[in-house]
Amino acid sequence: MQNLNAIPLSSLRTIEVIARNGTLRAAADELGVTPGALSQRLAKAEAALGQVLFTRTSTGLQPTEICAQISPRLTAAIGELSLVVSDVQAIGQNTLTVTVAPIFASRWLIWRIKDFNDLNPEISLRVLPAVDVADLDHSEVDIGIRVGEDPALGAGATKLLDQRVFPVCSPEIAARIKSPDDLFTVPIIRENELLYGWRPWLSEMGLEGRDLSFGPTYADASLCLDAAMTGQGVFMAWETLACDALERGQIVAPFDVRSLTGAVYWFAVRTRSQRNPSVRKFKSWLETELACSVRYWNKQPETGA
Amino acid sequence: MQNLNAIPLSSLRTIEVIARNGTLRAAADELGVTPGALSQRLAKAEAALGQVLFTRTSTGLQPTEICAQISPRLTAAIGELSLVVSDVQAIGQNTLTVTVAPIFASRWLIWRIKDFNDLNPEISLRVLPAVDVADLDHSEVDIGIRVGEDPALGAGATKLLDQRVFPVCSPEIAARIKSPDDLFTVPIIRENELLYGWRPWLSEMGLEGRDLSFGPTYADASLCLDAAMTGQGVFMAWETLACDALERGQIVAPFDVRSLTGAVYWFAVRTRSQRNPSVRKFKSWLETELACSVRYWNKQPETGA
DNA sequence: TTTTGCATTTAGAAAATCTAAACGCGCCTT
DNA sequence: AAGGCGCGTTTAGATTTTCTAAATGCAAAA
Repeated sequence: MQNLNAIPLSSLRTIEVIARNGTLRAAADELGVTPGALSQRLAKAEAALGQVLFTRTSTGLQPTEICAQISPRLTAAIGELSLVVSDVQAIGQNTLTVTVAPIFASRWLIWRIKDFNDLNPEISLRVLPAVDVADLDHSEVDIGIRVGEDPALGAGATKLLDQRVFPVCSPEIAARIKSPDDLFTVPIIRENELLYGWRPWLSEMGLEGRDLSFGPTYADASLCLDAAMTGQGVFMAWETLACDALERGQIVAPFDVRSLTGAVYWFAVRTRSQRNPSVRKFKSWLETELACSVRYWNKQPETGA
Repeated sequence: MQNLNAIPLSSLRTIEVIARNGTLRAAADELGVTPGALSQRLAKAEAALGQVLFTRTSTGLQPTEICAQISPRLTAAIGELSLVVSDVQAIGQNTLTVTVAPIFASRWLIWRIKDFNDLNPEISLRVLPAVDVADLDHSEVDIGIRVGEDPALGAGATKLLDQRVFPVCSPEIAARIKSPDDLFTVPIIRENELLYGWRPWLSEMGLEGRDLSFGPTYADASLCLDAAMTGQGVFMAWETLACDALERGQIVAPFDVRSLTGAVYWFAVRTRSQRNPSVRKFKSWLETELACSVRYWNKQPETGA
């Protein structure tokens, strides 16, 4: 833990933001400084870590292999810090507390909170990443978003979206996959040794019954997605959780088939908060954003072809 | 994510270190600065967050309720950043890569790495938090540490330690527990809705067969431990994972009975690394440290009584 | 009552960081 | 092939932040 004394945390954030944005200018925008300042920070960070983190191209900064490996971890950790800060800042405000699965918080919601805040400056959103299935009515939480086949968190839940999945991997792995058959020759990343989502997808492709290759197993889908980005194999990803990485080009989808798993995104509201107008605003914002995440990627193949 | 522009990450680390150490002097030691500097940093951090984070006592700094809630999350996130940094720094060194469960990394190993580094400066340890059960021999990992009833990661695994569990909770909750019977009147924190470890413990206490109260459910033991610290209920914790929080007084053990779960800590070495002398050094260090973590707390009740 | 251990305050020194502008380099357009 | 555009980098100096060291105040322990 003391090794952080030598590397300022701000350097780590610099790396994370640059890796995610791809150019110094965009990163400088997000951080509210000039590109020159970032260039200096980056040089210092690389010196401190003793590693070259980006190869400079004429169109921006390309993460090196090392950087690509660590940047998802940086994003996750710094994102959690960001949530902690917004939690504290939300105290005493007109707060809407929403609990979501940790992965949904870190891979989707956190990137869109700012947009909600800009549209609704009077509401401060508090995100509680937890698998807390306790009764909403006996909690301090206004809203719960959960994915499952049955309505979650009590009968009052309404449906937000159908869950869909599709395989993702790094561009390098994708180059080895010409036809669906090639899927059986590459490592398949597992979540807790399971193969969630593969059955409906393979069946939709007419490939059921065949055994998939082995591959690394990770404890949660977030680590699996990171593994997919760093070229460890193919992962069957949730549409909503992969969309941002897909947009940034960190992962690609070798096939344009997305399958329904039967699971649904549920939106549950605590009885006491049913009439809170902020809840309605949040829900309609959420529906728009979710639809937008999904719709965008439905269009991609058409534009690409 | 942009809310971090207003609060420097160094402030968050300052808060985390102070909360964990309890006094400015100790925290200043860990950070390598003077107490005066920390006092200023803390004042600035509190101003930026708009919250008082510590009540000043004559013996040190007592975290406020808000601070106690966020500090475990800060510790986890900053600890992960620390691991990422040491991963990068280990590149090109005489590296020993060890994979452990994420919770074991963040709750136990990370706090002891520095000690290992001091004793073995020529070895740089790389910790990979993952539930990767893939064959060690086909990986870049030298060592795997896993907990389970059967030898993990192939037949070459050797036993490190028996796993033991015991209930922990915040001092406030503990005050409500006078006798074992009171356990059935307080919320019981669940990991994934399960009650891991309760059966052997209740049976050892002669309390089997009765139903425990409900309580919040979290996705992993780390969140459960946080929940226990913040007074959300009682959690059946692994000895090794609770020992540091116990030592710091963040949680207490209302009963001095620890039960064997039947699970064992396994130490597995990749074939290619069997003869690596660093592996032996790491193993013997690990055994000493593990024994020390456990022995210390066996003594506590005697000293306390 | 004295001592000890703690956090805080202050002033000035030291260090880190930023901005603005000039610059060099590829790529794309013309 | 020339010009323009967008990119990151460099520089110098100003600015801001952060630190140290020492003095101070406070409360509990001896």
